[in-house]
Amino acid sequence: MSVQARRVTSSDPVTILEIAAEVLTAQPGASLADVAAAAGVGRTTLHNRFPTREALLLALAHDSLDRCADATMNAGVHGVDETTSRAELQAILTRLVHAYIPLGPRLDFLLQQPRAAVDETLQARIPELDAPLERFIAHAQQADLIAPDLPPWWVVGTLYSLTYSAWDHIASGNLAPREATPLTLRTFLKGCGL
Amino acid sequence: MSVQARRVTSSDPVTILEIAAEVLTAQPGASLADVAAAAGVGRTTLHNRFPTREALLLALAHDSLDRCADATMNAGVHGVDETTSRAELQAILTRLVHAYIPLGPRLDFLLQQPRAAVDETLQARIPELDAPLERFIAHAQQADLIAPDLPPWWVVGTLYSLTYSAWDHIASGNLAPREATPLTLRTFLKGCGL
DNA sequence: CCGCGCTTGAACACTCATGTTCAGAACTAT
DNA sequence: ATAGTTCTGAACATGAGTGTTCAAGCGCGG
Repeated sequence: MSVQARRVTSSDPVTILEIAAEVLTAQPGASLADVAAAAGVGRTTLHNRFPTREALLLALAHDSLDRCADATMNAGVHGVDETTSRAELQAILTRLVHAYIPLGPRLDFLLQQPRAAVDETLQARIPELDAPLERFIAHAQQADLIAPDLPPWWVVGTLYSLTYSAWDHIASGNLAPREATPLTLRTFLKGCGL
Repeated sequence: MSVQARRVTSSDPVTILEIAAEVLTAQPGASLADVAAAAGVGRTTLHNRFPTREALLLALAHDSLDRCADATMNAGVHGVDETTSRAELQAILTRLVHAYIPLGPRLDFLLQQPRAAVDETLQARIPELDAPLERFIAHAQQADLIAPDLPPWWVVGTLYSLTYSAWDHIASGNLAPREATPLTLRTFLKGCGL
């Protein structure tokens, strides 16, 4: 479902983006030489793949958005309507949280991006990512899974922030990955539930 | 209660830090010239106040931590013990959330700081900031205000992330400042309550 | 075997942030 | 008014990151 479908080489762009995400998230001011070194690639090669620094940041942002969109899609958020059962809605929510927690570094990167410098195509994708989630929340409210008086954007924001918090605790060694999803889900469902 | 007590001039360091926080949070890579311009101050003056960029970042981090410590202190977190009533605990929590929400940019700044580059004195202050909160949460658990099976660090993390989320919604224009505290409190208390 | 593509390290010029110095302006207190 | 302090703009040297070019190395298929 990813936008980019390039052929795979020994050090393919996807891997480079993966590592670039880690490096640039940990240290937003890292030089391209640092990124190339971390990816085990020559600086020239990095420039061949991504002509400018901004191109790399842009590709990284789009890739991060792709992953979020994939996670949303795979959880089954798009398949809900008025007839979807409460149990099914909760199952989707579980898959959603489970898929989003590992995306912590990517969410971190997206949040760190200065909004002014972000280009239009990127700016336009953020609402596209939130909209299906808010629709899903609206359905969950109709099914009495989520408190109906809460604004959907607040519920989605709560979901994001709790998920990010869970990833942060995992990264700092406090939280075992296996316990992250149930803990996050419990806090979210009680916090935004009836 | 702040560590620093300098004399006040027309463009005192506190104001500079205030504006530097905004600028550097919005754009972490902003140049010192940008900061100086935003503060309405010559670049030379900025260099007189903070000899190096790192000195500015360090002062900013310490100032941010000061504000957080002040907010915690003023909310009355330190005065609790086993005899504190549930109502009083909840009142403290309310003051805490209310005081922390405006600190959003500062929390953002502290989180963006690459952990490796942070010096020791700064590193040591973070646990000093969390410890009283966790103690407070432990008391709230004994008073049946917070679910006793949740780890205090998770509860504190939830409090932080919801507060940050509230500030984010205010900044993006979704949420009216007056409604931020009750909304955050409600979500938190239900999420981490019994 | 040979050519083709990709990678790589080195070298280069260029830009920009940084830190420093200095002399003049503005402001304050005596 | 005057001396002392601070602020300010300008200029400069320095260093680091960036983008470019090029020649050499390597793998792979024809």
